[in-house]
Parts: sequence; C-alpha cells; structure tokens
Amino acid sequence: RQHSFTNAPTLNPDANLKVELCDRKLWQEFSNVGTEMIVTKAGRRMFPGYRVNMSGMEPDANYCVMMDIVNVDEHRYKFQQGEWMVAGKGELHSPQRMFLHPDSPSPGRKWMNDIVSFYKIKLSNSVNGRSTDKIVLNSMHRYQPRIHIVRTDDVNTLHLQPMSTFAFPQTVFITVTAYQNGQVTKLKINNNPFAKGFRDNGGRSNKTNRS
Amino acid sequence: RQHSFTNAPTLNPDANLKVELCDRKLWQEFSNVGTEMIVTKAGRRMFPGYRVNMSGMEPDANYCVMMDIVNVDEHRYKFQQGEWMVAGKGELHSPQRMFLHPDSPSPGRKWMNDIVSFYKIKLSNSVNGRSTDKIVLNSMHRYQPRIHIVRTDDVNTLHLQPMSTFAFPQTVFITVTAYQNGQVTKLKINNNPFAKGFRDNGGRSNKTNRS
DNA sequence: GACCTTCTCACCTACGTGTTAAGC
DNA sequence: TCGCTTAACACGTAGGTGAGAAGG
Repeated sequence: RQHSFTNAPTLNPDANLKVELCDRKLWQEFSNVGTEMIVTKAGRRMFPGYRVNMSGMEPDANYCVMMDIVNVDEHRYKFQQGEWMVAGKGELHSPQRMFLHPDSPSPGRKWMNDIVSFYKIKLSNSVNGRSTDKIVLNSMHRYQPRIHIVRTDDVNTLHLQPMSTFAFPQTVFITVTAYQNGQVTKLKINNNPFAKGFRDNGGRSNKTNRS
Repeated sequence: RQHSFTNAPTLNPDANLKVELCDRKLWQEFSNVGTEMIVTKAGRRMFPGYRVNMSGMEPDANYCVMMDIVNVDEHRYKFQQGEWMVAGKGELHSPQRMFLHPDSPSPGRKWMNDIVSFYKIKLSNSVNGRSTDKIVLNSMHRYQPRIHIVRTDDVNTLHLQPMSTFAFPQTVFITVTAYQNGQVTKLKINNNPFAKGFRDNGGRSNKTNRS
C-alpha cells in the first residue's frame, strides 16, 4: 500500500496500450487483509489467478506478452501478533525468470479478444526440478507480479525491444510455506473451487488469531 | 498393409532428418488385429497416443512440426463376420486440418531432446463446435496419420516451405463410433490407463459370470 | 431388421486444495 | 521452544474410458 506501483505503464513506447486486471474485487479482498501465496518445492498456483484484459493494440500487429514477479522491497517478513512486520534483510533475488505467455507471438486482435491468463504459473521455493511453468521465489518476502508487452513477432530478440510494463498494487503478495493469517485462509477456501472441500463444515476449522 | 506408406521420408529436403515412432510394439499389436479409433461429436483422443522421436536436425536451427491425418483409400468400410470389408465408395474428404505442434517453432535441439507428442489431439465426426485440438474425420473410413517437419521459424509461411513428411504403416486405423472388433476393445482396456476400470483382473467380476 | 450413432453412467487418471503431524 | 518447512492425506475439480441403452 505504501509502494509506488501504479496501473499506469512505465517506459511505455505505446501510449494507447491498456491493461486491466481481472477479478479486481477478489484481489482487493485479499489485498485488504494482506495477500499470501503458498510456495512449495513442486510449485503452487497463485490464487486468485493472474488474468488481464488488454486493449489499444493494433489488431494486425504482432505482440509478445510476458509476466515476471519482482521484489517489492529488500526485507524479509514475519507474521507476529496478527501483523506482518519486517524481520531483517531480504535474501538476494536470483535473476528473475521472465515468463513468456505461450500464445506469444500473436496479433493484437487475439490478445484483446481473449482474457490473457497466467493461472498455470507455479510459485516454487526450490531451484531444483525443471518445470516450464515454475517461478522461483523466496518465502517470507514481498513480491509484485508484472505484465510486459513487446510489439514484435520475434521471440528471440525480445530483450532488445522497447517494452510496456504494467503492475497492479492489488496483486502484491507475501510468499509463505503455510498460511499465517486466518483471514487469508478463509478467503482462499471460500473462493477457490479446488478448496471447496473445506467450506462451511460447521465452523470446524476456524483458525482465527488467538485473542 | 497393402499400402505404400513407409517409414522413409517423402519429398524430403533434408536427408539426415529421421523420425521414429514411439510405442511401436503396442501400435503393432493393434495393427495386427486392425486398429480402430473412436470418433465422437466432442472429440476422442487416439489410443495409442501418437508420439515420435526425432533426430538428425541441426540443434540451433528452428523447425515447425505438424501432423495431419489423410485417407488411405477411397472406400467406406464395414465390419462383418469378424472382418473389415469394403462397403462402397468413401465420402469426400473435407480439406484436411494441418495440426501445428504447439511448441512450434523450436530449435532442433529441443525437438530431439523431448518426445514429440500429439496425444491431446481429438478425433471428431462433427464439424460443429470449435476446439483447437480437434480433427474431423468420417466414420468407417481408413486413415493414416502423418508427421511434417519444416525448417523455419515463421509459422505464417509454412505452406511455402519445403517439407519433410513421415508416415508409419503401423498407425493406420479405421474410424468407428463404437468398437467393432472385440480384440481391439480388449487391447484398449488392457493398455489405456483410463480404461482400467474395465480390466477383469483383481477378483472383481464383470459381466462374464464365472463362479 | 440390421447397422450405425448418440447419450448417460460408473469408474478411472491426474492434479489443485488446505489440514495435520512430523521434521529441522 | 519457537518459527518455518515438508510430506502424507482427505476431498475437491476436471476430464478420459468403455458399457449399455436408446435413437435413427
């Protein structure tokens, strides 16, 4: 919340380009209590899934779309007395993986017509094991996913091209290996279809913070 | 078996290129009794899955890999008295779908390193309904899947490039809406993991009442 | 009637969830 | 002890099987 990421593009070579976050309301609910994302060795999907709408592209021009996840700050965090607080210096970030959307390159028409989704990406805390959909992060650190758009049909020279970058403050999260805040757990269970088995069992697993 | 498809490339602009069928033994077992593949409106996967190994590519050159399925002859077939026999003239084939492998284009190194699989492709008997992984065929016709390799990184001009084509006689099949030959059904049940529920080992008796 | 197609079903595979207990 | 991580688990979603009945 205190960070300067905005919806507006940075280093944007194309002023008409526009990217909108899907499921804003849901993201905001999580953000309000402090979003947590689980990281595992094998890799865990993000929930909510990272999905966006795009507009302002030239329908017939080709674009590549990428995602990465960067540190928001240099701290390590801990959850104590119901709050996240700084717990020392963060670990050095390994060179960040740039995740190319598998539909790249595609014409602007295609990107604008569909929802652009990265829901298959998995967050991992282990460098070992090769998975194409894996992004390695450090647990107990704060991160920000970003979208990058490059107008080109050449995947090989992406890094040489001008790039439009978008980030949404609602999508900042802290990585954990187990949920720290019971409110986050509740939101996940109530909204993720795969967690339906934990819904409403007579208020059984009420792991709210001890008072 | 009376057809002239061979493992050798036709129209091959690159003599070093080599493609080998995976699961040859399994394909041969089916071929020996007369392979049948189910077609449905929604689309049905092939079993065995169509998978190949590639070699002889230049590691750093880019290639596109495609698959299509063509008529073996001009006949319509029927299964009578335990045998497949010609049952009149075949229907005209609609212009065949060329299925581009989703990893295209990729460098030769990548294609040679992995098994190249088309197991997600679905065979359908209905033109209606849009599915990206669907190939439309006529039931009760005899077909041959083929692999095509083009050395290019430009997906848009594939049809203008010289192409290497491979076909394996073991993979010829007849399309059906329900299995005709009981030996085929047996092979499918015993080898396809998704049909494990119909295997009669393990004490659970199915329709055959032997007590 | 004979033949082919379609639909629903039980039974699988495959894998995405948070929970829990154990590990460090 | 405490904080964090891991692995096994029950319970979901999602979808690939042939059987069998019904339809054309």
